[in-house]
Amino acid sequence: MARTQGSHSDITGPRIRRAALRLFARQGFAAVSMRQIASEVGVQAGALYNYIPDKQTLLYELMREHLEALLAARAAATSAGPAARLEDFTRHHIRFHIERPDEVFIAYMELRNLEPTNFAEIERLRRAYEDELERILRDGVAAGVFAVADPRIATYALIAMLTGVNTWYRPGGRLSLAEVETLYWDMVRKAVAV
Amino acid sequence: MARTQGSHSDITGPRIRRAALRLFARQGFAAVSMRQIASEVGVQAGALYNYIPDKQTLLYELMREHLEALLAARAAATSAGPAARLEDFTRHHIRFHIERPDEVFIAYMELRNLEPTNFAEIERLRRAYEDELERILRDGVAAGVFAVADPRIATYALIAMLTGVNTWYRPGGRLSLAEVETLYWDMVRKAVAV
DNA sequence: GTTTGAACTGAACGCATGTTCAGATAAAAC
DNA sequence: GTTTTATCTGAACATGCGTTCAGTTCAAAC
Repeated sequence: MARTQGSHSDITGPRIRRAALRLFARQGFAAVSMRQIASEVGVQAGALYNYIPDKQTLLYELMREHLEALLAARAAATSAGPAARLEDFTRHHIRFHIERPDEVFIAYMELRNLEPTNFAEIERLRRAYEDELERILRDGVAAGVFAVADPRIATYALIAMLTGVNTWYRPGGRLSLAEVETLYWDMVRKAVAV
Repeated sequence: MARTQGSHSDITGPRIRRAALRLFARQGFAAVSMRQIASEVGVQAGALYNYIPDKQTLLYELMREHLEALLAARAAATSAGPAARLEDFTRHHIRFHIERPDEVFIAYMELRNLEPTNFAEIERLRRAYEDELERILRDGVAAGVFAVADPRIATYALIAMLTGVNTWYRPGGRLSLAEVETLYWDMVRKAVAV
């Protein structure tokens, strides 16, 4: 065996998740077969079941890992005032999402393929992320530096706007990532300005 | 036979498209079977092929009809100045999309299930819609009433923000459609303000 | 009352699906 | 050198897929 404690290879598991991620993003969860994933990894389909209980759980784990990484990265933020926190949130959101196009695509498009229990957990994580932006907006309104009529709706609006970058941005295009960040921050800043 | 000229029932064709629309939106194109659609309509699967050439074309037609309706509705706009045109675009976009949640969902999520020729045509229609907003922004910048650093990026950003309404809005919720329109118009207006 | 033809059924086609599992393999453990 | 066990194969299972088509039905046309 490979190790004295635990089970399964430390390498094959991540290789399966990476292959599944790529294929789910390109073809959609329902259109990808276990045999396709196995072929990408270089094994027969049956071997996948040494690492995952079933296809549905594989999808769920990919989504959960993505959202937990997103929340963990935010927990490291240290900016002080509402304006600085909002700029930090904006730039970080764009950078984090641009670096993980496949994860983002799956996390938005394959929600309907989750069974209710898994769906509820993914929604909980997403709501926690939204709550952080709403907190920033409310603090800014209370401090008199933002004018936002409905912080919850503004949260939805801003996150949708920022995540939209993923639909058109391509590395090596007309704009650098830093330029994109600045363009979006400019719009965010003005949209919530007093 | 049903009629002296033409072919096929005038009723069954739309019924098939309506059933397919509902099912594609709820389960995804790949996860819906022709037998499921047929069952919804009340016929056997084979009968569908009197009305559509294949499953792929059914999807394409649904998308094309949706985008052509979107463009046709915009062609009726008559506002004068850039600010009035932008408000009109904003309110109309929200209203049109909220009224057609299934069509919008499909048109955004199932692009990868189109074969290249069909995909190109759908992209062409979407680009035409985006071009109208970009035209408004450019005219506003030229007239000195908008401050937009990059009109193309701002177009993507605003459309993503507005379309995002569909992910959270539910009829009978906390806000009326008119209130939602006004909240979003407020953010759009400020985001492009000088 | 016969002809016509659109509309539909029901079975069939070959192929793919997620998942299971007995058995083979090979490397680590002792 | 034997035992242990993580890992994988390859076949099988029942089920479902999109699509085709010969044959049936039945209302309109003449």
